[in-house]
Amino acid sequence: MKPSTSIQDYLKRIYELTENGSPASTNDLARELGIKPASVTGMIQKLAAEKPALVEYQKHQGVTLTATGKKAALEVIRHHRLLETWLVQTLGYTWDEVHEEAERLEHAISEDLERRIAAALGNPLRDPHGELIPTADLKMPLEISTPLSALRPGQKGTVQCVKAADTELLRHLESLGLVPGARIEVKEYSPFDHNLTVKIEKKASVLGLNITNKVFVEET
Amino acid sequence: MKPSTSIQDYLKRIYELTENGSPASTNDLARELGIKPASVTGMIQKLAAEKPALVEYQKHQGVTLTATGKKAALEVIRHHRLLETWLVQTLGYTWDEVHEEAERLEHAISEDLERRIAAALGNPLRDPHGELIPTADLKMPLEISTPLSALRPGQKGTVQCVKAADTELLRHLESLGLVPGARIEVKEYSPFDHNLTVKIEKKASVLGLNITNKVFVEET
DNA sequence: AAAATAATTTAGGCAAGGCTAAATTATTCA
DNA sequence: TGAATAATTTAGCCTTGCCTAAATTATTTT
Repeated sequence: MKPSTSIQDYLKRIYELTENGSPASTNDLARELGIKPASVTGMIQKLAAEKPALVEYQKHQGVTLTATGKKAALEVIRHHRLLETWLVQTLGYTWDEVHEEAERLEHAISEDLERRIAAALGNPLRDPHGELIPTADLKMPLEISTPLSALRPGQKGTVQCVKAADTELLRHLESLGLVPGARIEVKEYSPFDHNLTVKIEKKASVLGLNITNKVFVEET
Repeated sequence: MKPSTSIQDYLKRIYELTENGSPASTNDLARELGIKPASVTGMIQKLAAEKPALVEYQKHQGVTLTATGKKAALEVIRHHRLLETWLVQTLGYTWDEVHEEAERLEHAISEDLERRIAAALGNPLRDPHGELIPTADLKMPLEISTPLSALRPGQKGTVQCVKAADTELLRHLESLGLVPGARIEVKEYSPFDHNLTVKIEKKASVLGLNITNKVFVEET
């Protein structure tokens, strides 16, 4: 049966927090979900007890998704990213406005509507932030880009993806020209604070780690 | 604060059931909502106790909406009808397919999305079934059409609205050509069973009350 | 008008999904 | 290593919104 809205949110956050390969901690999950850690413990115990289990969980060891849980998470993420794309392309939303709206709609759309949206958009590969959209058969495509923070002077590339949900930050990035498709070149690197001086299209900016680790680039 | 999804559903159904001027009964409401009468009693007691109250309620006397409750109901109905229109016009849904989808989405869209959809559609007056869409300031426009069942031989008109949600029935009506915009003329009336023989565009059909009281016509 | 039936309400319960406070387990630091 | 701190879990409670069973009130029938 289809997981509740609440469970869908848990699974989506766990997916995101475990993308780096390590289990998600109770605390991190609570912070992401905006609820208390004690509540998280209760829920993940429930999710681990379902049959089939949606998560793998050992006390004090954090939580990861099972194959079943991962499928459910990718379903939600697919909904979210298709919706963001749709709202931007058909209703003139900007990339900093769509997040909340998609956050609610992702739980309400049917598989039929999902298919229709995907078809109307021509089965897009990425959403307005450049994030990859899971395919209809719920596989996450391989990300080929690397964090901007990994580039060094002389390296050039094209921005593929901006992993941020915060409205303020997105507006700032846009004002810098740091949007998917932008051509960039790293000019200087400061080993002291890891700041990069980057030429974006025409003008140069100094960017801190808080930005360069959220912007993903395909080197050229 | 914004009413819960559940409460929004109650208010919408109460609005519909009280359109005829009389209060909604516990039983009817339970049937419309697909829950047990006892549950309805509990909820309407709660809604009547809110401040400000959303419904007017006296034991055993049925329930009606207060001004506050009516506004909330019209908000939901506006969402529903705008969504139906949008899904039909932009994603190729047919009028018999949109109901369920809109039923879930109506609770999830923001006021901002509502405005954008309305604007994109050019602030439509009616939805795909011809039902009037409450205005942005939450007034229900005056319905100028009358039930087809009230017409008698010789009278002609244009179908304005089809008040039905059932997929089967909608498909049947479409196959008869009984859709908003259709020109009709009443040829015969049977006082015995209230059947009408109606010429729809070119061909004539005999229609029972179960149909003629759901189709609304503007006489010409 | 009494009896039968139908509608409604009350009472008590349950599952979901939060919360706080207290207990426990890990981790870090001196 | 032992103490302090941080993370996690347990226990118990709350609200929402539904349920069933039993009691009550209305309505209809005879």
